[in-house]
This record gives sequence, structure tokens and C-alpha cells, in this order.
Amino acid sequence: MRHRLKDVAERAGVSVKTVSNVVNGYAHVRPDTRARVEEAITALNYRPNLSARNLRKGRTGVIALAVPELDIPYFAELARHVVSAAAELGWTVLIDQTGGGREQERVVASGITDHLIDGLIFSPLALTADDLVNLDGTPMVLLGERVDRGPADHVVIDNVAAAREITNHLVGLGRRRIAAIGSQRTPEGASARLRLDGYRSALVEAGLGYDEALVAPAPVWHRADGAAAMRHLLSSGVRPDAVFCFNDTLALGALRALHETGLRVPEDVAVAGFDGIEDGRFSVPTLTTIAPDKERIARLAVELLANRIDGDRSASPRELAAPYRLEPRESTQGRHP
Amino acid sequence: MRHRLKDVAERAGVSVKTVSNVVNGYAHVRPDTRARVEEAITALNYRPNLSARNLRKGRTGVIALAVPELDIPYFAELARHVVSAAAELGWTVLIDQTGGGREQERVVASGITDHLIDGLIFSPLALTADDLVNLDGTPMVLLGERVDRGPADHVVIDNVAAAREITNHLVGLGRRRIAAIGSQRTPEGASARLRLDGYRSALVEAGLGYDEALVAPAPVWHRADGAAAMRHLLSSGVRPDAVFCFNDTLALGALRALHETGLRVPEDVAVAGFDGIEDGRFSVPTLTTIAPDKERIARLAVELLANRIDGDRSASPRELAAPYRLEPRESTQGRHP
DNA sequence: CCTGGTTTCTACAACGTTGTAGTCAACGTT
DNA sequence: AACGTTGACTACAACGTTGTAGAAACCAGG
Repeated sequence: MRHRLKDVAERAGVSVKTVSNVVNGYAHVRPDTRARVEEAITALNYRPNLSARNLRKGRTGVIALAVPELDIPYFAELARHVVSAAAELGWTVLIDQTGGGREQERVVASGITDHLIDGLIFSPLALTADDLVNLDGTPMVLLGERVDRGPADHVVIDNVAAAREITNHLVGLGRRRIAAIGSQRTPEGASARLRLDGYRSALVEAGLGYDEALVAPAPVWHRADGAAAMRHLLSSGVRPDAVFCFNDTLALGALRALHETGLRVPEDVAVAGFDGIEDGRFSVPTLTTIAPDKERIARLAVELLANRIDGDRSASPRELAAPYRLEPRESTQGRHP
Repeated sequence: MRHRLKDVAERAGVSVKTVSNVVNGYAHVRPDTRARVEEAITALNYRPNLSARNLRKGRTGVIALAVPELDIPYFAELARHVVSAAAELGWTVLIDQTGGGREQERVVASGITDHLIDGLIFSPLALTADDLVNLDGTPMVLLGERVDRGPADHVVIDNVAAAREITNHLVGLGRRRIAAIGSQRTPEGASARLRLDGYRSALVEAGLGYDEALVAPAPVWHRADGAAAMRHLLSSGVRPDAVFCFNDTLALGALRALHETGLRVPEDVAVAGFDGIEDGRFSVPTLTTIAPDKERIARLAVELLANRIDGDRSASPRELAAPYRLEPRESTQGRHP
């Protein structure tokens, strides 16, 4: 049923190595020999055994993508692009869900040494530089926040500038009591801290001042957490006229909570998110957001990883920035801006 | 840097095979020998080479999950559950995006013979039984619609009954001009046909009759297609008072289009979807839907595949049904039902 | 002290592939 | 005619692991 080089070789009347040469496109094979071998290959439906090839070559052709959760739209969209970009370079992607916890992320980061994959693209939430010390040199590219003094290549977007930009957008619309949803105290909350920094500095620059009472924490960044945080803000009496949510799912939850309270968006409260997920184009109202260029992020990550795998592994870590765009929509600008 | 059994063996002063025995938990190893080996393993940070192990064992420990697109929430949520269920049984999941085209799906189905994976869980859109004939016996489990006379195990939900149930729900609310969005003419549209059947038979049973003018096609089932189809229905003058969308993303698009037209949901038009995705719990209004038990689907699929891989490969194909639930929410029942 | 069984360990081969080194013939050059 | 060069191919070993077969040491029962 399942055939090996040897079977093909016998059928074609050549040596095993010649078949291997044909399969790998080696130049010096006579046309008629090549034809006989190819006939045998198709007749037997031969497919190389990748385990054997990998064992021999020390490569598997598989890279892993580790994300916190696949059903967070941002990561699903990112995964889609990574799989596509990897396929173009002949790689297969194995997807890992870390759940976002530090211990699980550490397991993933250390599990990369088990020879199944050639490299790892990793979007960590909780990992710190200390967790990345003894990696046996397996190539790795990190997505998202910088892991300080990180030993690995990195694709980032400028979270602080992006958060400042979207906060400025709210300021420019005349909002004065701008809340934030999604702050996190844990060391895991690197994105949260950077986005909070951008938010704060935009407020200070605009002369509005920074008021802790307007900042609502969210332990994780799901829709339900956004709704809960919004309800908390509304019931605490701080009466915000705008809210910057640190990601889009939080914002969708906030929209829902505002709707339930009977407040109008954006007339009473303007809402902005972060991530540029597809849902935001169809929500009611549509969602103003910062949209990182996910395709670019994915392609940069795959290319960095490819260079690492094929090239110099000891080169010092590179950090590339991917662009993002502010996409103003109804949730801040109203129906007919 | 990277160590092999041989290195561990030398350090522990035993044979390679003894180390292998320790790694694999073989019973008859003296406690002190075991301890020495384990010490050497941790000291050298030994991790088995999976390519070599796989080559030797003829197993890779990797299964593939092939879905049309990862950023369709239904598939992302499904993928999450499959990855979890597989992890519990010690398998790693490799995710493939087919794009949903027949040719690409055929490639995936035939690519399963390349020894990288032990089995495949496949959620096809376009594949027919003919495409599945020469699979070299690699275990496969299909999700979703039956591929007629399919040679493979199958996990399904009863699409016809579910579609009938949700249509009945709309009928029970007093709706009389119930439209449908998502019909497809192509052979690819198996789900579409089954859901249309259920819709039609519910209407006929209720004495409402079936009107083709109320059925809007959608080439693919994205939000934008749902919005376009809804706009088309509204402008064609058929004046529906309810609409059953064949999946949730279509329904979210339809909600958006209704909102833009100024129609109220559910007062003017009730909207129902299918898939039970997370978004529908937070949309405005929240979305009535048929929610298949995705966790169950994933677990059944992984278990079927496990049985196939470990057990009798020639056993006749099994078909298991997963349960679903009608989840009535605001888009049909209003804010305070 | 011998017998037969169990425990503990080892040597060797094999999984399917590819890199290395090599053979042999055909060719063009002196 | 002798030479090196190239083309076309092959034999062999090796990648790191585990199954098989078996050796050596130990034990219990007679």
C-alpha cells in the first residue's frame, strides 16, 4: 500500500539513490532514466517518508505558531496569515494553544527543543526574558511586546504610539472624560501597560490629566470582561464620554453593555478598540480601532524565522516594526461623519 | 548542545537501550540505574528526537485538522476544542487551511499520505466521495455533512432537523414571511442544501408554503455576504418579517444591513443564525442561533480517529451524531421576552 | 549443587532517507 | 594512444530511535 524508495527503484530498475536524486531534482540523470523513475513514482503513488528525510537532514519543514487562544479573533486572523505566508515558503505550520498562562508558555518555549519543529513563532502574553534562557538555540520569533533584553528576533508594532494616536482621536472629537478598559497589574500584562502608557501620555499632552478612576482593569480580554468593566465604570459614577478599550473584543463587550444601559454610541459615549478584527466592521455601531497590518506581521515573522533557520543563528536578535492604521468608524464618528 | 540517547548513556554508564527503556517507562530497570539515567537526562536536558522515533515506530503523534478558514469563528472555535481534545490523548495538531475550494481540499486529502501525520480530521466544504477513493488507508474523520457513501468515519449534526427547529421557532413567534439567506447551487453547498431542506419542510408543515423569492443565495458565508443578501431581499420588495441565515456570520451581516436600513430587529424583522458562535452573545441585538456542541464534536472526532489509528482500520465507517441546541435570544425574542 | 525462571541489562539490526565516495563509460584534448 | 574531465549511476554508511534476541546475574525450590 505504502511504498518506499526501494520499491520505486526496483520497478524502475535503478538504484535507490537514483530515485532519491530524481525526487530531489538532481541534475545529472539521463532523460530516459528520469522518465522511467517518474513513471514508477506515479504508478506506485510514492510519497517520501518525511520522518526519515527529517532524521537524515536534521530538518522537519514544520514550524510552530504558539498563540494564547485560537478563538480570539485577532489570533485566528493572525494564524491564517502565518499559515499562508509559511506555505509560500514551503513550510507547514503546527498550531499550539498556550492558554496564555506563564507556566504553559514556558512549556511551549522549552518544548521547541524536541526536534519536531525547525522553529517557533511565539505570541506570548506572560513570558519574561528569564523564561527564554536555555533554548538550545532553536530559532524563535516573538510577536507583540518586547520581552526585555530578549534573546530572540521580534516583530512588534509601536503600542505606545498607537494607543496615543487613538486617544488623540477621541480628544480631537471633543471628548474630555476618556476612560480606558483593559489595564492589568500582572507581569503578564505587557500590552496592557504599553497601551496604558500611550493613553496616559496622550491625555497629559492634551492637558486633560490622568485619572485612575477612569481606568478599569480586565483580567482577560474577552467580550464578557469588556462588558463587565464597562458596567463597572458606568455604575461607579465617573460618567465617561469616551472609552478606549485595549482590544476589540473588550470594545464589543463594552458596546453591548452601553446598549443595555440605554446609552447611545457615540453620542453619549464614544468607543474605540484595538486590533482591527473583522467583527468590528459589522458591529452595531461599527468599531473605531487600531488595525495592525496582520499580513505584514505574519510575513515578517516567517521571513525572520526562515533567515534564522537557514542562516546565521548567532547573529544578534533583530527587531522589526510592522505598520498599523487608525480606522475611524461609527463608534466614535457616528453614522454620517 | 543537543544530546542523543548515546550521550545520556555514556554519562550514566549504561547502554543506549537502557536509557531508551527508562525514557519509555520499561518496568525492569533497577532503581539506582534508573536514578543515574534520570540524572543524566536532566543534566543534559535530553529530549528525544521525534523524527527518529517516528521513523522507527511508524507513528508521528501528529494529527491534522483541515478546515476551510481559520478566521471564520465557527472553525476557530472548533479548532480550539480539537486541539484541546487531542492534547488530552497526547496528540499534537497540525492545522491546515484549505480555503474551501475543491482542488485544494483534494490536495489536502491526498497529502495525508506523506507520513507526516497519523490521521486527519477534515471539515470539507467541496469534497465529494470520488475525491476520497485512493487514500492509502490513512485514518480520516470527516466533520459536517455526509459525503455520500463516504469511506470514512464521520461526525455530523442533523442539519435538516436543526434547520426545521429554528424555522419552527420563527413560525411560533407568528412570523409569516420567513426568508432564508445562504442558499448555494454548487455541489459544494452540502450544508446549504440540508439547511434549505429543513427550512422548506418546516414552512410546508406550518402551511406557509415555500416561496423561492424569499430565498437569497450567498456564494460564501461571510458577514459581507450576509449584509449583501439582506439588502437584496429588502430591495426586491418581498418584505420578509423574519430571516433564517444559514450561519451566524451571515446573520451578523444581515443584522448590520437591517440596522442601516432603519428596520428594527426583531420588531420588524426577526433574525436567526446557525453555529452558536461567541459573537452572537454580544451583538446588538444578541443572536438567536442553533448551537452545535462543538466540544462534543471535537471529542468524538478525536476519539474516532484514535480508534482508527490504534485499532481496526478495516472496520466499516462509523457515523456519530453530535447534539445541538436552539438558543433563543434577542434577535427573535426581543429584549425582554 | 543443579534446574528453571525471572530480572536486568546489552548488542545488533532495522525504520527510509540522503551525503560521501566511488566506479565506469564516454568524451575531448594533447 | 594516453590523459584528464565530465556525466550517470551505485554501494555504503549514517541520522537517532526501538524491537528482538539473548547474555549474565540472581532467586527459589528441590
